[in-house]
Amino acid sequence: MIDIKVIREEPDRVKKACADKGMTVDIDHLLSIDARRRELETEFNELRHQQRQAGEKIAKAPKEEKAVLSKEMGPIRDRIKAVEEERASVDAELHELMLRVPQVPHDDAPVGHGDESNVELRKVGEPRRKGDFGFEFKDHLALGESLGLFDFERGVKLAGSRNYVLCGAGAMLHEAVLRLAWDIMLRRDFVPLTVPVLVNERLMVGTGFFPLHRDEVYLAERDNQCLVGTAEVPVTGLHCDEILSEDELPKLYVARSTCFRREAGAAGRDTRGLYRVHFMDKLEQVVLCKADPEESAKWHEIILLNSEDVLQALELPYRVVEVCTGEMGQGKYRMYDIETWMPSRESYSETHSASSFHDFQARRLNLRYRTSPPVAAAGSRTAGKTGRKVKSEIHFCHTLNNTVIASPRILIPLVETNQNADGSVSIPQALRPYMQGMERIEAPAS
RNA sequence: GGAGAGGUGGCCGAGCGGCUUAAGGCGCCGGUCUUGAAAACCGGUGACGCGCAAGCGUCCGGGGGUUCGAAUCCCUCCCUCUCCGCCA
Repeated sequence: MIDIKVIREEPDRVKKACADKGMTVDIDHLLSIDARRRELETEFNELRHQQRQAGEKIAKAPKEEKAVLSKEMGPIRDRIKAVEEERASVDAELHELMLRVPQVPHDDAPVGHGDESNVELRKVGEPRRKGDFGFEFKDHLALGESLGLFDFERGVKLAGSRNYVLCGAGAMLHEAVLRLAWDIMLRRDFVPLTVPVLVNERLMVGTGFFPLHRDEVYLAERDNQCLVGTAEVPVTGLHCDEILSEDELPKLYVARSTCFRREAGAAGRDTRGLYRVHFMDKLEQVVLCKADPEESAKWHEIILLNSEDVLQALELPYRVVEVCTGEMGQGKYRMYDIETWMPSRESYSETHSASSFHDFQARRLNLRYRTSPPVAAAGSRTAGKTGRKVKSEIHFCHTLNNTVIASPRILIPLVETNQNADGSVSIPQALRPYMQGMERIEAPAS
């Protein structure tokens, strides 16, 4: 949600944002609904005022007059009812439209509608192509087969396509990357959380996934709840409907969750392997900070670097791209992806996504903070007397998030990059403590 | 799952159809007094909407109803607590 005042005052800017993000919202219609809503609001206020004054009069009037006066209020009552009804429907329509209006992106965000418009910011590490290995390259499916790391057939038997079972060293590796990432984030003073993964629909609207991406989410309709596709949902929503105090910001959180994705729009795409699956485990970092563009930009950089540190610890080559307006999604102000080199795909492929929303999510979640009034100069006893009254203000927070690690997708580059001529897979140093000291994964003796 | 009790401002808590523009207390802020502080006393202290403003209105868990008028009565949903049952 954006501030409706921005739409009233700068409709063209909002229309441009719609065009740049490839979205269609009838801004002019929205504005006419908004105007009607304000008319009704004013009429309602006046009518209620009359009614309350009349009520006071009736209460004080002698008994015999009460009936007469009461009767006179009939038409007012009826009119209020009519206005209330129209207001309710106008409110609902306006709200529906507002939920579809995009955040206006940062001026420097690249404008465009496809991956090719994304801008590469930096590359770290040396990518290895299939031919660079000096022996016959195996993709993660082949390695998984020979080393017994993954069981796709049984995954499908249990739960249909895009499901899998991680086995033995495969399951250990999955757990190891998550635990390594967890420890890295704890060292950066992010507060660890465990959160519900089956949440109220309200949170999906609040974080911006609904109504536009409802298809991509598993619904538990009997209970009006949904399975989250990321811990971003419960963590960003943690303080919804609260007014935090400025001095407790920023809130830095990290949470692991299983993430459920229907992949409705991706039928037939990436159907083999661990790349696009219906469930995964992901460690997500979330920042709630004050509504200062410089402050949130700073945190955006920090959460990006946190994730790069994890990839560097894993010794995986990656690049960072700034995502263009057409790819960034409705609520985002600015977005960076980290793409990790995947030898079998012969490309950098998305493994992380760092987003800044400004107050888009906070408005929907009713997530606010109160500014702390400036402290009076030390020793000035009369400061309160002479100084004018400084009022604290209430603002919507800025929210940001980034993947710390998502597995099993990250296992693709991990096993492919570290394979050896003998078919074994070496385990990067940083993971060994989480792998019972194991240095390499070898085919089970059978 | 069964039975009962509740959900009121930052917190506690009164109110159970119209002097409530929500009592009272705690907390917080400002002031008086004081070298400073504490105590005491005085004053202030919510959110949201409309309006240039004065101001007006909305909000007593959510929604609906009764009424000239609802925190207060009725219906319904949600949540919390207590006891019982079940259970990792």
